[in-house]
Amino acid sequence: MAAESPCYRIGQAAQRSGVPAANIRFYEKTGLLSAGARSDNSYRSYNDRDIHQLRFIRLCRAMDMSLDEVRTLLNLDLSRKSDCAVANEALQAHIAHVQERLRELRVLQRDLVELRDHCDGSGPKCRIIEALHERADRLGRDAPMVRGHRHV
Amino acid sequence: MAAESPCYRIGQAAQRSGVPAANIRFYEKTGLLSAGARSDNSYRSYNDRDIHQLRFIRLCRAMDMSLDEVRTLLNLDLSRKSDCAVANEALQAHIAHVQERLRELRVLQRDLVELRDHCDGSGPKCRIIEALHERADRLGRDAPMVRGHRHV
DNA sequence: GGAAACCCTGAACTTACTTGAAGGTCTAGC
DNA sequence: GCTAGACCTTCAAGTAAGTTCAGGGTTTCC
Repeated sequence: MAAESPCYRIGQAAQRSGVPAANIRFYEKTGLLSAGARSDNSYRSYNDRDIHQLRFIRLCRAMDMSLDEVRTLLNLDLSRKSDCAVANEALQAHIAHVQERLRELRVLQRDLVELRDHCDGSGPKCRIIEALHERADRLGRDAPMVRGHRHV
Repeated sequence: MAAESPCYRIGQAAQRSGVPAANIRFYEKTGLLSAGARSDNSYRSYNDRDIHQLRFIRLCRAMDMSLDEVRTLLNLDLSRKSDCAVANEALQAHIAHVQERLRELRVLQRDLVELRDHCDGSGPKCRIIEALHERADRLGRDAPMVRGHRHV
């Protein structure tokens, strides 16, 4: 006797998965989630598989993957060797990306803390802003602006 | 005899500041940079002060500040105590933000590496994806989706 | 005098949502 | 039976911080 999977409305699905209702609709619209069943009143209806998939997406997002990466993972066939290789590569690329970002942030943190310790509020001018301006000047011949820097 | 500040066209300003020309126009449009002089042919014209300001913006962006934060800093008066306090607070908040993000990424990295070491490509199923799905299941009652997570 | 390299504007596209407006449905209480 | 409130629906627009494109004008160099 296989237990029937219960049905949830979008609000309940949101609660169970931890993914806000608006995001669930958004994921459906962008094809990350298949547009599934509806009940008579045209409310969306979700089952436990859907909840699982939502959690999966949430997990991947928490791991800083793009929706495109998640889409790729969701379309993989677990039992195919080639797909396993794809997963491996995706993961490896993602790790590299995270590690690069970690490196950047560590340098950044060091700089910021050093900057903070510059100013004790005593001098006639704000040493923090002064230091920033000095740094801007020293920036002269460095590598150009990095793309893909988003405010996180 | 004060040396005349030379004039640069947008491309040269881009080179000297490290900020792409398209971004310079964008900063002007959004009021981060004042819409300055134009030469006869209606080309934008920049001087050394502008280059400095562009470098300043670039530095702040590299430090992961939002354009709003940068705008705040640019509008500060170095010689006013109250403005110095503002800078201090902004910096402190920013450091906290970076440290929080560092913490998250460290956990993330640990998880990803652990995940990677899961799969040697030998089994009948991809253990990576399997592990992800297992994790999604364990996600059950955790804190909900974090907002403000951007792919960096 | 013509091609390449530069500049202009305005608008559309991007990611991953978030918010809002305008309305339909369902449940509880009176 | 009626109404208030909490749900749900759709579509549209807004967000950050750009990036890219189309369609044109300028300048420079050979």
